[in-house]
Amino acid sequence: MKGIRQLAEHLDISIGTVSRALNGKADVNEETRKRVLAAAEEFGYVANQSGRSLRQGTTNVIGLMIESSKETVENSDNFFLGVTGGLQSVLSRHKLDLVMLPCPSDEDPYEYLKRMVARRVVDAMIISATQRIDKRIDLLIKAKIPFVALGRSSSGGNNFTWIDLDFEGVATCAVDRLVAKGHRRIAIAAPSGEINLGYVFVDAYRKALEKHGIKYDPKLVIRVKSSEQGGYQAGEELLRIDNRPTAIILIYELMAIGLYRRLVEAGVVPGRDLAVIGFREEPRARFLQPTLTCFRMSLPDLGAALAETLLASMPAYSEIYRNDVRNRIWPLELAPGESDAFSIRS
Amino acid sequence: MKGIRQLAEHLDISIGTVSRALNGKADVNEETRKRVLAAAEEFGYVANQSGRSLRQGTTNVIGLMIESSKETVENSDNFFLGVTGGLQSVLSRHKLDLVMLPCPSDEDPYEYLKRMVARRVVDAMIISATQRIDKRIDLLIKAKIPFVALGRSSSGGNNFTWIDLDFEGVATCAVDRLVAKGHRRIAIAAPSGEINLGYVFVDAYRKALEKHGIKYDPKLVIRVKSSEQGGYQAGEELLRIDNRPTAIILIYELMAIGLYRRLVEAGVVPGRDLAVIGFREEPRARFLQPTLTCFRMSLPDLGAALAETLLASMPAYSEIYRNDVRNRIWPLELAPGESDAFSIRS
DNA sequence: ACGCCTTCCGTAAACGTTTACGATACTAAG
DNA sequence: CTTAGTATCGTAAACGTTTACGGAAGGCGT
Repeated sequence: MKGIRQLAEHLDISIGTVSRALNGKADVNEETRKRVLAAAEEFGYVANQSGRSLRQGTTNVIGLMIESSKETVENSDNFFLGVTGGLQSVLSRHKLDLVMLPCPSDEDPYEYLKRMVARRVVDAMIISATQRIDKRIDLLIKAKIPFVALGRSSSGGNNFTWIDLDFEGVATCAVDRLVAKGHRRIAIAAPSGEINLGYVFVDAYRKALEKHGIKYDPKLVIRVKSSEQGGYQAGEELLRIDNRPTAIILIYELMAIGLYRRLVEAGVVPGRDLAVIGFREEPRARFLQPTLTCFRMSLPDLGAALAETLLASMPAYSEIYRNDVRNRIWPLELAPGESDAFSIRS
Repeated sequence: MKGIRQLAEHLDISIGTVSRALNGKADVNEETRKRVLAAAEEFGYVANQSGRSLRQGTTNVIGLMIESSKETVENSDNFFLGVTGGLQSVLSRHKLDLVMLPCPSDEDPYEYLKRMVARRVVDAMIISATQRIDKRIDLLIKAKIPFVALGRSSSGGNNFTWIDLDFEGVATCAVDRLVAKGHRRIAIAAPSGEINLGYVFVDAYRKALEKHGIKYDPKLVIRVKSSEQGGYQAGEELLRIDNRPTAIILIYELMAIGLYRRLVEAGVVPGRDLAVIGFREEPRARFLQPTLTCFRMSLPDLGAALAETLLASMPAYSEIYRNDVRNRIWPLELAPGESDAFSIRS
C-alpha cells in the first residue's frame, strides 16, 4: 500500500474523506468511517509521517536528549531507560512517540541540539544534565520549541520549565539524620561548584549544618568527580583531614565503591569508623557491604512528571495539563542501610 | 528564517539554485555557492526534514530499537549507550542521525516496530534482543527496510544481516581454561533454551566439554534468569548438586552478585572453593571480591561494526561498504580475575 | 413552493523540499 | 557564420498529507 490515494481509489471515495475518516473528524458518515478503517487495517496503511508533518507543521514526536560521552556511559546507570517508561505511558495517551537523541561525545551539545531543532524532527524536547549556564535553554526559547529541563539553570531568565531533584531536602535530611546520631564533623563529597549540582547541594548542606549550630568548615567539602575514581580520591582526602570526620555524604552513590576501597586499604571500616550516606541510588553500589544508606526515587514516576510538565507547556495540550505546576522539586525517599547505623558516643 | 524560499528571495536567486548550492550539486557557480552558504549560515537556515523526506523518500535517520521494559532496565547496564558512540562515529560520516527507539514495556515489540516502520520515520533499523523466532525480522524483510540484527535468529530464512557475540568462542575458552586448571565438574548457569542465547551457549559448552573427553551432564546446567536473583538461585541449586562442581560459568556477569551472596551464606568462598567465570562484563559486578574473571568487548567497536554492516545493506551506501561480510561473530576478550585463579589438585 | 439547516463528501490548495528539464549565454570548433 | 558543447540557472512538477471551502442532497418548518 503506497498512500492514502490508493486507499481512496480502492474504496472509491475521495482522498479527503478518507483522511477525515482516519483522523476521527466529525463530518463523515459512521458507516463510511468503518469501511475506511477496515480497509486501512486490511492493507496495513499508516499515514506517512513526512507528508503529515509537512502539512501540519507537527511531527508528534518528542525528543529526549541524552549524552553519550564516554564519561556518561561509564559513570551513569540506565537512568534514562528507567525514565522513558514513565514518559511513554503519558505520551502514548496522546499518540506521541518518544525518541532518544544521544548527543555524540565529539559534538557540542549545543550544536547537536541546534541541528535537531532546525530539522524540525521533534515537536518538543526534554533536555537533561543542564549546566548552570546552558546555551541550549536560550536556543530552545528563541526557537519557540516547547521543552522541559531536567535540572535547574540560571540561563533562560527563569522563563522556562524544569524539574529538579530535591537536593535541599536530601542534604537536610542527611545532615539531620547524622546529627541525630551524634555526628558533628560531617564531610561531603561533591563535584565542582561550577556545575549546578555541586553548587546547590553544598549550599543546602551548609544551611543544614548551621541549623544545628554546627560551623560550616570548607575543609570538609571534598571536590571530586562523580565517579568511582572520584570516590577513591575522596577517601584519600578524607583520611588526610586533621581530626577526621565521623561521617561523609556522597553526592553520587557510585562514589561509594571507590570510597570503600580506599577506606579498607587504610583499615578504616565503613559503617563502623565512618558513617556513609549516598545520594541517588545507583545499581552498581547496591551490593556493597555494609549496605548503603541512600536516597532513591521512582524513575518511571519522574518520567511521567516530566511528560506532564512538558505537555502543559505545549499549546496543543496545555488546556488538559494546565493545572500542573511549572517547576517541580522532585522528592527522594530515604532508603536506610547499615552504612550509617552506628551512633557517636558524646 | 522560514524556509528555502525566503533564503532564495533574499539572495535574489531561484529556489532551485539555492537547493543545489546547499546540497553540493555540480552545476552551480562556485561563487554563487559561497553566497548561499554564507547566507544560510547567517540566518541559521537548516532544511526542514519533513519536506526533504517527503520529496526524497528518505529521512537520513537510523533507528536503534531497544527495550525499555522494567526487567531490561533492572538487569542491563548502559550497554546501548555504549554502543551508540561507535554507531554515530560511522553514521555521522554520511550525515546520518541516530535515534534510539525505546519500545514501551506494555507494547508488543512487533507492533511497535510496525508502527515505526509504517510511519517511515527511519531509513533503516538496528534491532536488538532478537528471539529465536522473531516476527520483527520477517516484517522488516517484507517492508524492504534495511536492517541489521544484534543477535542471530532462525526467522527470516537466513536472509538478513546480523552480528552476534561469539558465544561458542567464549564457552570454549572458558571450558578450556577451567579444564587446564584441573576442573572436571563444571556447571553452567544460563537462561531457558527458548531464547537464543540460552540455546547456543549451552550447546557450545557441551561441545567444549566433549572435546576434553568430559561427559556432558545435564544436571550441571542450571536454568535461571540472567539477573541477580537468577544468580542467587543458581547458587542455591549448585549447592544441592551431589558431588558439587568445582567451577561454574555464568552467562551474565550480573548473576555473580547473587551467586556470591548465596555462596557466602553457605560458607563457600568464591575463588577458593568454587571457580567462577562470567560472561559479558557488567559494571555492577566489577566490584565484587574476589574479582571476576570474565569476557569483555569494546562497545564502541561493536557499534561501529553494526553501523558498517547496516550501511552495506543500504542501497545508497552499499558500494562503499560492500566488502564487509554480512554476518559477523563478534569476538570477546578474556579479562582474567581472581575468581578462577586456583587449581584443582588431581 | 420556498428558504434554511444539517449531513456528508469532493475539490484543490498548501506545507518545504528536490530534481528533471529546458533556457540562456558564452565558448570553441568547424 | 554555423553548430555543438559547456556552464549556470530558472521553472515547475512531484512527494503524501490535511483542511478550508463549497456543493449536493435531504429534511423540515412556514
